[in-house]
Amino acid sequence: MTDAKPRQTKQRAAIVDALGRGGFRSAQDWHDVLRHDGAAIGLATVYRALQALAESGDVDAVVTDSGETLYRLCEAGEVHHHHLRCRACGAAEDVDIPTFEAWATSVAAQHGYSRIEHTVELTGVCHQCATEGA
Amino acid sequence: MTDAKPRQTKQRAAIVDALGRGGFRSAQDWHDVLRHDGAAIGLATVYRALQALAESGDVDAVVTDSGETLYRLCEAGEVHHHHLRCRACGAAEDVDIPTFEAWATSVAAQHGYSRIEHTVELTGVCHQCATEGA
DNA sequence: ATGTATAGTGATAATCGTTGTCAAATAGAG
DNA sequence: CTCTATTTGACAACGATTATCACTATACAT
Repeated sequence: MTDAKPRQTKQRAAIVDALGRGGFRSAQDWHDVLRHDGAAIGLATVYRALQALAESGDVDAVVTDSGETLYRLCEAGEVHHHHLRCRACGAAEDVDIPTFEAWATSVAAQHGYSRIEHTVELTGVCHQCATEGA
Repeated sequence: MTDAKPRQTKQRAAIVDALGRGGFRSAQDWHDVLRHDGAAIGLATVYRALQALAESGDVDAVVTDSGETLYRLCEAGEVHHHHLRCRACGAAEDVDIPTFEAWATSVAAQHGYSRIEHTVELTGVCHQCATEGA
């Protein structure tokens, strides 16, 4: 189990840098952002980096109803939490659910399940988008 | 808003019938099930029917991490609830989270969000699968 | 600093789930 | 039964993601 640590490359740095501006975006959107910033970077590289970062816990990844995966930088060392995302503008707030983790584990145990994982996604329309239209 | 009601066809009936045996499965899996049952039905039809049923609330649809959509028959008139699914065998239990709905609404309100929707998915490994392997 | 093994990159092809297309089949009204 | 709008189904098209593979650049030893 000698999982090699990733090398430090210009591309990785550029990606993390772009991620720094926040927000949930798809891999392809981040790629566009990087290109606009003048970075010469391949789409495949963005996918790979984002995946690696998600795996190492440095970014949050959520799957939308349409099957797209959205990524967002996750502050290092943060405790597990969930997101409240605006369906209109994509803004996202962090929220945490005090008793949820414990509840999930206990309910799962009652059903004989182990190795529990959970996904909690809240979406809505933020105040600004709500007052603007639709 | 004259949403035409769907016609009653053999295919729809066969699909609902197959759904009747329970379990979360992808559209393609349901299609396989139907073919094994001897039904001559097209894949596109299964997709369409499943989508329509999901929209009308007759089936639950969840999107997996890999972007696949899984469908399961949802008892009519049931109150909103969530699922605990086995990652190994696909079995699913219904669970409900007493205070979650209220909590979600209040947290969202605190952030100024409206028209809240939420997704809660619990996955684990059921007792049987846990003792058998992996 | 220089060489070298190796991991990273990126253009492109391949994959996979899903949706669109359109001629043929069929449910349901009259 | 007849007619017409829906539905069907084989297949093409699509979009997001992943695999391929020759090429490049990093990290480390010399």
